[in-house]
Formats: sequence, C-alpha cells, structure tokens
Amino acid sequence: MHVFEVLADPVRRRILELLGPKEMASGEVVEAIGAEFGITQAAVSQHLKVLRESGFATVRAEAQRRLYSVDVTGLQAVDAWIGRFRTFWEPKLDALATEIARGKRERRNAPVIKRGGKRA
Amino acid sequence: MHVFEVLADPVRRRILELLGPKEMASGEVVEAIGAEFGITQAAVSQHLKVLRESGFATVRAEAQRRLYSVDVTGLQAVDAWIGRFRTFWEPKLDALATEIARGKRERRNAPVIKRGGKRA
DNA sequence: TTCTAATATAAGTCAATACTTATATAACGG
DNA sequence: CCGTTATATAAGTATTGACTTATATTAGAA
Repeated sequence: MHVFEVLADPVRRRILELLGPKEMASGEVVEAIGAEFGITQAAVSQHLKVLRESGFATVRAEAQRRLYSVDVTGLQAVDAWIGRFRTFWEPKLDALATEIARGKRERRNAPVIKRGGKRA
Repeated sequence: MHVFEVLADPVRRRILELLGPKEMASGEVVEAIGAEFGITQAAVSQHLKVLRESGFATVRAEAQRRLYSVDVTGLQAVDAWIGRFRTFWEPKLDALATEIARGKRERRNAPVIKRGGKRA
C-alpha cells in the first residue's frame, strides 16, 4: 500500500500521533482508539498491521504484549514527496542561514530593557 | 475531503507533480494523464474538481479554457502534519546553521587541486 | 441563432477498504 | 495439560470512491 493511502485513514494517522511521543502496547492503542473512534480491537489491530507492513511502525514482543513505535521510513517518504513543493513556501537554505545569523546578531545587540514602573 | 485522502489517489498526486513546474490547461492535463493512466476526460476533470475544492489547485478561465496551477494551502497542511515527526530525522535549526557555516568554511579553505596528467 | 471548441457535471456501476464477529496464535503460570 | 491473557488473522458485509457514458455549461465566431 502506498504511503499516502496509508495516511488517508484518520485512525491510522491518529495511531501515529499517539506513537510519536513514545512506544505503546497494542492493547493501549486499542483502548485509546476504541475510546476515540468506537471501533473494535480487531479493527485497530488491522490498522497496526497496515502501519507495520508499510514502514510506518515497528513492533517488538514482550511476553504476550506487542509494543509499537514509530518507524520513520514511511514518514520520510511522505516528506520527500512534499519536499518537491516546499520551495513554494520556504526560503532557500542560504537565506535560512542568513536569517538565523541575523537573529543571533540582533539578540546580541539588543538593548537591555529594564524592568520598572508601578505594579498594575 | 481531508488532505491525505486527496493525496491517496495516484492520479491526483501525478496531476500535482505536473502542475508544480507550471500552470496547465485542463485539456493538457487530460492529455498527459490520459496517456499515462488511460482514463477519460471526465475522470480527470473530476480529479481536478477535488483538487480545487480541497485547496490543492487553483483555476482561472481563459475563454473556453481553464488554466490550473498549484495551490499550496493543501500541501502546507500535509507538511504541517508531517512536521511533528520531522525531528525524528532532522537536525535542529542551530545545528543546521552550523553545518552550513562549516560547509562554507571548508570550501574557502580547500586546497586548490591542479589539473594535470595525460589524457586518457 | 447555430455551430464548434473546451470542459464541467450528472447518473450509474463495481471493486476495494474499513468495519464486524469469530477464532487462531503467542505467551505464561499452575 | 488446562486456563488465562494479549493480540493477530480469517471471513463476511456494506459503504464509498474512481471509473464510465451522457449531457450540460461556458465561450467564441459567423
């Protein structure tokens, strides 16, 4: 399944958002998604399978538990495709470095603002 | 329709790739896509409608012709969603500026390589 | 007005996807 | 081995998205 097809599903996108911050057990995903979308354990498990098989998630076993985490492969593929259009709204790399340098210069030269006045 | 749902279709992705470099007339898109995917004018037009209505393409009339170009709104929404995961594989902004500066320094200090030797 | 060119929309069809229920598989403890 | 926990997979169903053919709409010229 193609990466954008994977992400077309709101449940799968949500799963990735949940996995982003930290690894989760299948059962935990089932609980969270079940609560949010009202779908069964089997449905969630099928979504996890799609994510696994398409390079969006990795799984490791811990006894009966299956722990899932984000795999960046699929996400990078999406990023790469979007990358061709990014110049439409992003500055060039050199311009970016200049902007960063300017930011540093301005912070270094900024006048010290004294705190004062009456309390509101 | 959600942005990822829009991009789930390979025809619509291809249309955007074609529109990226420059504006095209509906008929031109129909020809190119028809040749590549073997689908009808009506099908292509329906895809263009989806792109228009979801913030991925804009259209202007020129007599009977309809000229299409990329609208970055939808693309930026995709980029924003992926953005939350980008730290997984991208260096921080400061590190990026350092890298750029290092690149410049190394190019400035690089030894001059003389051309020489026999022709092959 | 009619005709032509260009393209959008309407209506119908069918295959695939996301869901469900049922059950198989993986793992552990007594 | 049996029973329990945890989760993956199988099989069936209904909805919807992408397709088609047909036709409506937009625009211009004679």
